[in-house]
Amino acid sequence: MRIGELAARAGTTTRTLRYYESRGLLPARRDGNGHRTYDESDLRLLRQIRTLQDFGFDLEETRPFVECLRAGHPEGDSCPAALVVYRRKLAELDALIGQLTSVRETVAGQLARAERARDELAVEALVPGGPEPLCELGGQER
Amino acid sequence: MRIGELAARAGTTTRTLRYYESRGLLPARRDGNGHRTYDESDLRLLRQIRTLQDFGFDLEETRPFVECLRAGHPEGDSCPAALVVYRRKLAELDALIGQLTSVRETVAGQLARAERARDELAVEALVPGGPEPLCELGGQER
DNA sequence: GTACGGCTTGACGTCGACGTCAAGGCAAGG
DNA sequence: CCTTGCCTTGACGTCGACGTCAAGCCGTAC
Repeated sequence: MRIGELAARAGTTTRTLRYYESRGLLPARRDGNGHRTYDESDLRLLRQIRTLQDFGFDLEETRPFVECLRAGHPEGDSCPAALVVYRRKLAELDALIGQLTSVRETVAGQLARAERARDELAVEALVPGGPEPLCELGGQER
Repeated sequence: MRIGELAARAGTTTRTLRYYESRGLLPARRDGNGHRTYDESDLRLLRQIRTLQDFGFDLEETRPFVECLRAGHPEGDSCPAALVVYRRKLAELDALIGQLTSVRETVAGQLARAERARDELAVEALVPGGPEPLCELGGQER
């Protein structure tokens, strides 16, 4: 199979495959015309890469999985180096989720506070002789 | 105050301040020498920008907050446009946290499965006449 | 013959928020 | 006078994973 077909079957692009090859991740054989040639096992390697990429793994982090598959293992994650990557990524995810959750709470709190302040201003605006609004504080959306 | 002092007081760099100015976010007056000049209110604007940046807001997303402060509001988030950004960011955070959590669970499951498989292989390796390991499956860390 | 689709390599563009380097001005201190 | 330090503008570099364009080859279909 040539590069276009492999790309289509993996749901990616030829540019991506050439990029992987340039990084030494997915080398290709060549036919008489100099065209890249792939087989079904390359498709499996590529699918492994793509899956990990979708999970947010860096390209370099997929290398142990690919090498594991290429070494003959039916699963890319059965080698120690892949397990190490799994564990590290798990820790990164936990840290990131924790940070994002913390930020989420902070932003939610700020939003609530700002909305309260806005509502109080709106009430004051109803009081005759109250302070003038400093800018347009009417519309909510858009 | 000049650019170096402002940067130091905000815990950032002069390059960052020039960048913000180039984006029209934090314009500066000039003194007789052509040097940028800032005052305390600029420090407040800058702190608002930096806080939001630390929360993961894009630079452009901080603009409504800065304009709100510059319009005379004591809080940068009291204007509708800022509230809109807050709500949008909250939704983004929720979506992202959800995705990451889902990925986290998937990766954790894969790791557990791979570790089980490795342990089973290790057990088989103890059986005399068992299959040869396909690669080095001994060390766990490093 | 020629148009077309697929392939090749090479190389520049993208995005965001700056980092880093170069060349030069201006004031204070020794 | 010279160094030091802070400032100026301009411009190129960074990072990751490709996108996009250019020029050209090859085989097949019309």
